[in-house]
Amino acid sequence: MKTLPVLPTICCGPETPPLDEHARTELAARFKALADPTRVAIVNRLAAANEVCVCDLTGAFELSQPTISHHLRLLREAGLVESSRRGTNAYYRLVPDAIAALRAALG
Amino acid sequence: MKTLPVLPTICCGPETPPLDEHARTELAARFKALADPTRVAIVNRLAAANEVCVCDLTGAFELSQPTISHHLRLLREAGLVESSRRGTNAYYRLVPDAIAALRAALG
DNA sequence: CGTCTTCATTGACATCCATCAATGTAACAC
DNA sequence: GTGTTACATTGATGGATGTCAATGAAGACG
Repeated sequence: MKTLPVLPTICCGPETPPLDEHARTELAARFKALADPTRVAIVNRLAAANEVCVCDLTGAFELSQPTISHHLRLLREAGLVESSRRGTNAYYRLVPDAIAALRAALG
Repeated sequence: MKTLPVLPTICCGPETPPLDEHARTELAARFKALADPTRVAIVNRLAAANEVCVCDLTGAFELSQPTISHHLRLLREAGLVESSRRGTNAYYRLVPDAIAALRAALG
């Protein structure tokens, strides 16, 4: 996976062209996935147990089930989590590389 | 500065109370500051040179001067950057601790 | 078959956000 | 003083976002 560093940059001076369009958009999209308190908390839960059933999440937050599902979708589309179904349940887990890539981008 | 870790969590199981309300909100607010391509690029520029004049930024992006000023304000309010004026110019620089705190929250 | 249960999707609504044009402010130059 | 330059702020607008109620889809269990 590409790293897209923010801190160690191409470098310097008023003449430097701004960060590649695609790189900015990519990074911003991933940060946007974490730009909501509920999604931060969901990622937190997923980090605590390496697999969490949606039913546990809907129980843990005072939000409707569709809202939780909506946030999970955003996290999934951002590539930060992945899911699999077993029976009628859906289980979500973090994508460690995606988190690591974000951390790398911050330095 | 408090660290607000996301990955190394309070820990575990469906019984675990969700992340402290204040902690989620705080973290989400900071990630939101990076949830826009222009702001990612601005932070990138600031990381490349440890002080950048606003005039250089307005020149580097194809956006109006008020829009750049708006983004700088958001970054400033999030505590990610700080500014000082010398003469008629304003110079912005990163707040390294704030960036480090975000990185820490990701692991 | 039918009925739950679990999750996803849709539709609607209120709020927030990125953007720009216009205006304001403050410092320099003359 | 006048004028100019560099940023900030305001106001307006189109688009995105978080939320829920209602509905849909797919398994499990009789």
